Amino acid sequence: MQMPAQIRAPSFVSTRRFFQQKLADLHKCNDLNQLRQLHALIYKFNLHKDPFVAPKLISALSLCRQMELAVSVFDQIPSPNVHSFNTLIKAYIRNSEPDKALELFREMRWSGIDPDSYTYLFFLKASTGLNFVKMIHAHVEKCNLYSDVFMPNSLIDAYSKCGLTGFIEAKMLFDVMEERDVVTYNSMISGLVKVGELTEAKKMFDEMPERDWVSWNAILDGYVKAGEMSAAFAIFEKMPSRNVVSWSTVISGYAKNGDMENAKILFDNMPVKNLVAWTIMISAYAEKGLAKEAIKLYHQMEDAGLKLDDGSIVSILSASAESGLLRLGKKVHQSIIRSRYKCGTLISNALIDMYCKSGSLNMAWQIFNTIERKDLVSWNIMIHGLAMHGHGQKALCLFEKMKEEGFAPDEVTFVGILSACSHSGLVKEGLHYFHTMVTDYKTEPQLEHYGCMIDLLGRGGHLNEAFRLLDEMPFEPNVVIWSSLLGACRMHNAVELAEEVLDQLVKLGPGIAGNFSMLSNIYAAAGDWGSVANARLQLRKTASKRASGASSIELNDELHEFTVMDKSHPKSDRIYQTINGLNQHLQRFAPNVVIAESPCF
DNA sequence: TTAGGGTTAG
Repeated sequence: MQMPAQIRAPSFVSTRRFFQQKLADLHKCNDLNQLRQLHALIYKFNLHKDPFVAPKLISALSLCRQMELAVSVFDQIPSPNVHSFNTLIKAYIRNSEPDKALELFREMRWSGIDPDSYTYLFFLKASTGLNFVKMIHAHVEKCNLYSDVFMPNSLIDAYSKCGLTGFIEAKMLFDVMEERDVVTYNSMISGLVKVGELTEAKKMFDEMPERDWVSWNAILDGYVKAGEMSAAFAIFEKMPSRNVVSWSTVISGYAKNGDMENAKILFDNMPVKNLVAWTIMISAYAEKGLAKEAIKLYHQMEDAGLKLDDGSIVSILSASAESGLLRLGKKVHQSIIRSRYKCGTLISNALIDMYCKSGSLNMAWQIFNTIERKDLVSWNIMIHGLAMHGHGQKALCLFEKMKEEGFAPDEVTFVGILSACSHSGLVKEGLHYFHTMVTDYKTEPQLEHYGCMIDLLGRGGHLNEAFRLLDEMPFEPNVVIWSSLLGACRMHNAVELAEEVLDQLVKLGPGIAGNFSMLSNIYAAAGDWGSVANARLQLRKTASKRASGASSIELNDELHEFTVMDKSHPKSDRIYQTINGLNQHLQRFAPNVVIAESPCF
């Protein structure tokens, strides 16, 4: 049936008006379904080549993580200008692909287009290293791109994220600025907070001419980061008004200080909860190994209709990895698959790390093999994962493959390689790699590398060489290194050396229950029962004074936790029986390996 | 009368 003309006309006008309105706000559109409709209309009216519409469309597509479509829109712009290039550069940076942004930057230069202040502002937002910021700063100076306060503000922010040396540069810029605004002061306050200069930050906060929410939140964060929760809460109460960031800052402060009760009370009472707020709470529960609470909150977040983003995924996954909460990690992974969220390298790396640390090496390996663009971090995580689970040879193979694919190892890679050798008893190989890291890769060994080598030599029974390296290294040995030596003494029944090592450990701080337990076993193996009794007495004193480290494993939705001297688990007798059985079995086939200390108590 | 920008919490 045909509609009367007078009815059809207003409908057409309102559709056009609606479309025009949508085009004006196109770059802010983050709803994929709505964007799909607009995308179709834009192509229908051939507007995708319009120099004003195309960048907006690219921006919206990048917000909805449709980078392939964004690139295809860019490719159809007849002769892209600096603004079009900037929009795609920003899109890449927003989607955690700074390498592609740099490639595009080079392409822009080859096309004869000069970057403008916007180009550098986008790169400053993504930059992490001091040298990179200095390079941009030099370009900005050379081309005199200081048209307004945005550029120096951006430089101050980027510099102050590069540690103390960077902050000194930021301060120099601040001092010579003729015109400062509230953002300049805010950037300086957050910079001071980052380098731990809370007193100076507070001074600047008190001196600044005007304050908005950001200033209050930045100084609030300063007190939270310093662990001064009562001062932080006093500021929180004193603020003229609070937004979701203020609430989240205080909540994360309580959570980090172990006060989950107050964190939860505030979380329940905050007027508006956004993705970050939920992420803070879920990650905090996960970090503390409180699986049930973390998962319950995760479901509530999903029910509230919130969708994960890169930040929340990485945060929850790394918290799950820390405590080995496989079930929560898997839930996040399933959500990613279900929502067809495009997994970048960052997320894939976080997933691999979570699966490695939760013991699902196969899943980690599967994801590792499907990453489109592996970076050094991906290789490092996988090498560490293999090393951690005793697959020393496989870790070394992967290291060789990584080099074949053109990646240069860094100091983190070598920690993985050396620990792979030490966990698999590959003494010769370990010595070889320790040597080549200096000669071939010009990487100066750090305390961690010496630690791996001392552990490797000690486990392998080369106790004298281990002690020699300990004397020669240019660092003071820490608790980890002394503890690994104590373990080596235990393995090779070196009673006198063990006593020396324990003396050093006691000097370093409050006794660690595990070490006395190990010493008592060394005495027991040597048949010195008087000393066994003494060591056990020390152990009881230590264990009652101080919470010792715990191991945990999640089985059938339940978290089981174990500490030294712990017999609280309902199946404790069976567990220790199994450990003893395994140790006896191992002593026949591999006399140098001990799974865990047998219970003496 | 049409574009893109800087600061705070995960």
